[in-house]
Amino acid sequence: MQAKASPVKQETDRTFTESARRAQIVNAAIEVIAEVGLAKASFAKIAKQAGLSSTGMISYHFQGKDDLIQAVAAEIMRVSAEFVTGKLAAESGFRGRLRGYFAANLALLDEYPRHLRALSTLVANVRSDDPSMYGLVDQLGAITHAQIEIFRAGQRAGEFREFDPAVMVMATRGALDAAIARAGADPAFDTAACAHELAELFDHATRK
Amino acid sequence: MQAKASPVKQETDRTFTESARRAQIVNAAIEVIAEVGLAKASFAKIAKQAGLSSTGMISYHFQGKDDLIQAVAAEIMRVSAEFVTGKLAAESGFRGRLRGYFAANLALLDEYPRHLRALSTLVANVRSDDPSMYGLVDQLGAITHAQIEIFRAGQRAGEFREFDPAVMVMATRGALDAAIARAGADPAFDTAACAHELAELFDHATRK
Amino acid sequence: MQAKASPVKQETDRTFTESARRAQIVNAAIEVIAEVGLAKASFAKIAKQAGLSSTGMISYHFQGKDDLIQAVAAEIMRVSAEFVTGKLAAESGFRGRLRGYFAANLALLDEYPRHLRALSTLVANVRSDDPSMYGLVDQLGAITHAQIEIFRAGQRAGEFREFDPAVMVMATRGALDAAIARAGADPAFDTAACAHELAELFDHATRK
Amino acid sequence: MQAKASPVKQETDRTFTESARRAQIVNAAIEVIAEVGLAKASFAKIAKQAGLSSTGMISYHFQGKDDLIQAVAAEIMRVSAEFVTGKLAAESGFRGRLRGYFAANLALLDEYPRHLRALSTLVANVRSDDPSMYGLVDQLGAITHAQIEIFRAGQRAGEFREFDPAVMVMATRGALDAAIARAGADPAFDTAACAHELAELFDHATRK
DNA sequence: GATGAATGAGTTTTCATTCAT
DNA sequence: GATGAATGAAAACTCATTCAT
Repeated sequence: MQAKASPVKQETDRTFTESARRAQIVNAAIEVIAEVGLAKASFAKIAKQAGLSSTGMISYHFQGKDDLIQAVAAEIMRVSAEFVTGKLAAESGFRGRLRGYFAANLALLDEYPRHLRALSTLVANVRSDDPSMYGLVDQLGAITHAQIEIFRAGQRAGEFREFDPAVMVMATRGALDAAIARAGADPAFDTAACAHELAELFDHATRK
Repeated sequence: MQAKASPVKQETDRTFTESARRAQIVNAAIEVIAEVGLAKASFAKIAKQAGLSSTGMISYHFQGKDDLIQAVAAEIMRVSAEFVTGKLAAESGFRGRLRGYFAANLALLDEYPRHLRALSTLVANVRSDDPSMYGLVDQLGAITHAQIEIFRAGQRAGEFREFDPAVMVMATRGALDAAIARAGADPAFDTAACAHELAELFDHATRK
Repeated sequence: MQAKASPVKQETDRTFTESARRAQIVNAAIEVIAEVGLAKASFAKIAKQAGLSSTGMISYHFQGKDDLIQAVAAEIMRVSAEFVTGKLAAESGFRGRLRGYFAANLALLDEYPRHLRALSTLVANVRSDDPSMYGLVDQLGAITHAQIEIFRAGQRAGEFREFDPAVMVMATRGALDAAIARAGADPAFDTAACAHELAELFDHATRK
Repeated sequence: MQAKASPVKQETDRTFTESARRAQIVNAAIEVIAEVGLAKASFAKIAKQAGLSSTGMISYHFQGKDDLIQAVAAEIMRVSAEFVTGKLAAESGFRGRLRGYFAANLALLDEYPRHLRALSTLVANVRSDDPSMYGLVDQLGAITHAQIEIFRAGQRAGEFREFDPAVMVMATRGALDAAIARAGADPAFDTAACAHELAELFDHATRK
């Protein structure tokens, strides 16, 4: 339970006062995880990617591997939220927002393909008994919950047919994750076309 | 069929002469990967799960970790194909087959939750430069291709509206993967209800 | 909390079914601790002393450094108890036993100088919040308690004057520890003479 | 006396121009060594105890870890000598001085328990080939020698019986070290009572 | 076939120390 | 003087793999 060796002293500050080095390491970790997967993402590879001469630097800035992974997850969520929120602001109406959701997320995939690949890799390795991922799990859970509420509101507003909103959210999330995987494997993947197709798909799936 | 199972690692023999030991190790590996993820699935944990006293036995039966993972993937695909094929045989009509597809896969999830969780974990860790996963990738690619052709045929037959079949397959696959993840995290997850909801969802999404 | 990787499976067996390798490592550790102190007794030095090619072997046989240190303490206590018990058996009468105590312990020092030096080093580094040393602390506590009872019995029998037996035991133990330190620093230290002098000293200190 | 404290590491300056920072670090090191032992007393822990934000400050003020340990030993000896000398000044007669010796040292233990615990820890880790400890060893050797001479003088004066003064000094030192260890482990340890008991013990042990 | 000890490369982590600011 | 980031060596530990029995 000892205090951490990290130069950032206050838990609450962590996300805000990220030193340049910390950010650099986190971004290197994102690249490496996206490229080789979580199992083979060693400190050695991350240090090399970050241009650091030793892995000790990583241990200096992070309490351990879990802490780094946590920071990676937080950074990806931060970047994603910022990007998607900006894109979605303009949309109005439930069906319009649904279409915009896919447009925003596939634009995000276009902009940050390795961030999303790294996130998928992390999520696929999350296990319920892994305390370092509670933050990510909670965050994703909150997003899911908010989306369920939006579908519910759309149903009450008469824009959507009756369906289980939880399953619908699950399906939209799954479709996006599958797109992320496809984009990682196929460099020719057309995100814009995919966005349009998914929007059509779920428009048909939800409308009355 | 040969008279006795041989641990000699000849590619051609492998699929046919699986010794009981090999199968035992593969099943232990499936359990462990499902439980702790790929990154933490060490030979030590797998040997323990298999009730083996040393990891040497694993190295004896498999050329290396990649070989074991490959065998794990093959076994999961074998079990899944067998299960789903049996369930799907009875269905007729394109829309009926689509509904049956979800019923079959969620029944599979009910029966083999850890197999599917392990498979998801593997797929999420596959990287394009990983030769040991080519088999799995090819197999999944073939399934995807077949499903695309079915959607295409359904469109030609006038049962489905016009959409990009590749994206539709991707979305169905993604929805199932999301269901697998949910089932792993939430023991109360209702597979039958989910199957029905997904069938409705994609019926709406594909019909004219 | 996971089960240990050590080849010895049962906690209770540990002290009895020590593999030859375990014993070899423990004895190497005793030598190294006696020679360089606890702070500088690294796995590398211990492996070298034991003639092992890597430190991995130590990790294979012991759960960690604490476990090794614990085994070291247990082995020294075992050897010491066996030696001293044998020597003390013949003595009779409280004052005779007291004299015999010093004779036995200094003969022990003659026979196992590095064992005792290592033990002193360990005891000096024991801290109350160090769970791996509870065993040693308890064992030493039990010995102390038994010795206190003997002094008390000697007082009741009229062989000893009135004094605080706890302090007397502490003083005898301290004198022996000081002798151990002297012997480590001074190769010419005469254990037999010291035994006689200490016997005289405490005979005068305790008699009526 | 120089005008300003200089961190330049000249042997001759060191003892005279201790900067406040140096003293602060030395005292923090004493606390840490007493609390966690020498093996686990890292610069990081010492810096934290001293309220310093980095370990760099320690390296700046001391040539290395050995230098710091040396300074720790010197400081403890300085404090102890000052305290004990003051207490012993009043005593007269050999037997009285012997009693006073225990009173003084247990009063010292009462006043500076962590200093003495740290010293015991250091002494127990001293090895003959450790040049940085020569100073401490020599100092302790001088004290021992002086005490031997006092016992010898007491014997010549007819106040003490015949015994080996070297062993007697060793026994008194050992008894005190054992008391220091007890005090560290048992907060309820009664130093005054112990002082009286040890005085009685060694009075009986030495008188004619 | 089976065992478990042994190996050595590789992993995370900690350490004392240095250096630019 | 003081800071804290950086370094690189060394530490403990884990891993897949090999080998004699």
